[in-house]
Amino acid sequence: MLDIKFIRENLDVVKMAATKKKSSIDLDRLIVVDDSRRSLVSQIEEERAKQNKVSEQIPITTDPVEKQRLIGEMQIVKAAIQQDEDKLKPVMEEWQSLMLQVPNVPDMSVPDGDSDEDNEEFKIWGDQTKFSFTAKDHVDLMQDHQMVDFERGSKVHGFRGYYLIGDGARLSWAIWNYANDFFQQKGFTPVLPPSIVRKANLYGTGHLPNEADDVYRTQDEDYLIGTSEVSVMGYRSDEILDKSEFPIKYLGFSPCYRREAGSHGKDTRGLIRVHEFYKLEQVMLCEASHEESVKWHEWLNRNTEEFIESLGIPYRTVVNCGGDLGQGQVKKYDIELWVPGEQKYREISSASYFHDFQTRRFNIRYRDEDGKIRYAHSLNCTAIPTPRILVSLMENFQQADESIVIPEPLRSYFGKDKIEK
RNA sequence: GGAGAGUUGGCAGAGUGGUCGAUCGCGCAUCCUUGGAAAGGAUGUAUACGGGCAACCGUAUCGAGGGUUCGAAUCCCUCACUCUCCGCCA
Repeated sequence: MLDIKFIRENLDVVKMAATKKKSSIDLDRLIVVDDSRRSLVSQIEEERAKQNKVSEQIPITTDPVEKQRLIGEMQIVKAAIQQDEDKLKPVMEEWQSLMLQVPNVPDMSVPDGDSDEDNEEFKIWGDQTKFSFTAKDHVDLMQDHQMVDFERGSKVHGFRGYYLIGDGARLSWAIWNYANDFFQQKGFTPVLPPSIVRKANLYGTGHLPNEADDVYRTQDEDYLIGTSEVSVMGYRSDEILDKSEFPIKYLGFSPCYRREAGSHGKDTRGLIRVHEFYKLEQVMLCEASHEESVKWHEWLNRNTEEFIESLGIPYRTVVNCGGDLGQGQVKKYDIELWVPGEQKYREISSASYFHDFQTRRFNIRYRDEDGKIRYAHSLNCTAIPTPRILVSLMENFQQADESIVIPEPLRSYFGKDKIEK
């Protein structure tokens, strides 16, 4: 959510932002609606002022005739207020619905572009893995080692269903435990948040209203989170934080549910795209300063890069183009891991910052050094998603003898050096 | 799922139709007192929006939304949440 005052004063900037993000919002319409909102509100306020003033007179008026006259007069004012409020109601509805669609302004450094194909690579780490034998993809590898069961997965769940079994399940636990330790050493507080949440939280993060098709809804009108960012951000909603708490670092861990509406034909094989997965997520709140946001954004992304480097998986980092940014995001980096079976880098992590876009919706504030109440800034970045990480892990570390070498830092968590038949 | 009690400012807690943005206390800030501190005393201390150079003025806000009334923290309705008891349950 942007401040309407900011939108009015920087209309050109917001229009450019909408263009860059490929948003179809009609900002001129918003200004027209806001004009009528303002004039109706000030009209109602004037009438209320009159009403309040006379209402003070009524109880101290002793003359019953005069008293009755004042009451009669106020009945007319009341009717006028009622009429104006009826006019205001549809205006407010349109105003709110438009305001919820206004995108945050992307940073100057965000490149133009329509989709993830226009993201700009700015870092490559490690060499693309070469094999002296015929390499397999993760589906074959994991099935060979009885680590995954897609047939029974779709029997029970349906399309995109899967079971992780045996070493598949053990390796997942090893990754969670290692990542949990790794990121806690960076100063994060671990959080197990709710994964069923009220609608307001998805509006808070900016997943609603624009991504409604991609979230699961329950018969009680609650929603399943697609990332723990949603419920971890909601954790401190409506609070006035103490500045001394900053920067607040939470490491959320939760199941993540995504309908993947609109991508039915994509990535139908394997563990790249599933409806249900698990993710450790870095979530931060810091003071309302662009410099702080930028600093922590780089830091969050670097944390995940370091984690990937510790596993020894080749990756690249891209800066996302305008068309690939979420509504509230100012800037985003994606980390993509090398997937030999596809001869492509595939996204494993997203690091974003939002300025006060989310905190305004969540009403997360703090008192600054002057005692002024301000909205905090928020950021988040994937720590590690499973099972998607298994795709690169299995494919990059497969050996000629069909075994899979386990990266060194995972071995003590996993209990073995390699996966063999 | 059933029954009951609640939700008021940073915290605690009064207030059952007008003089209530809201008693008192704690906390916090400033000042007095002191060699300095404690104790004690005085004063001040919500947020948003609109107007004004400003002092300040207006409007709204007592869980949320609606209603009754000239006027609602207070009465009525709906919803959410918290607590207690019963039922069910991993």
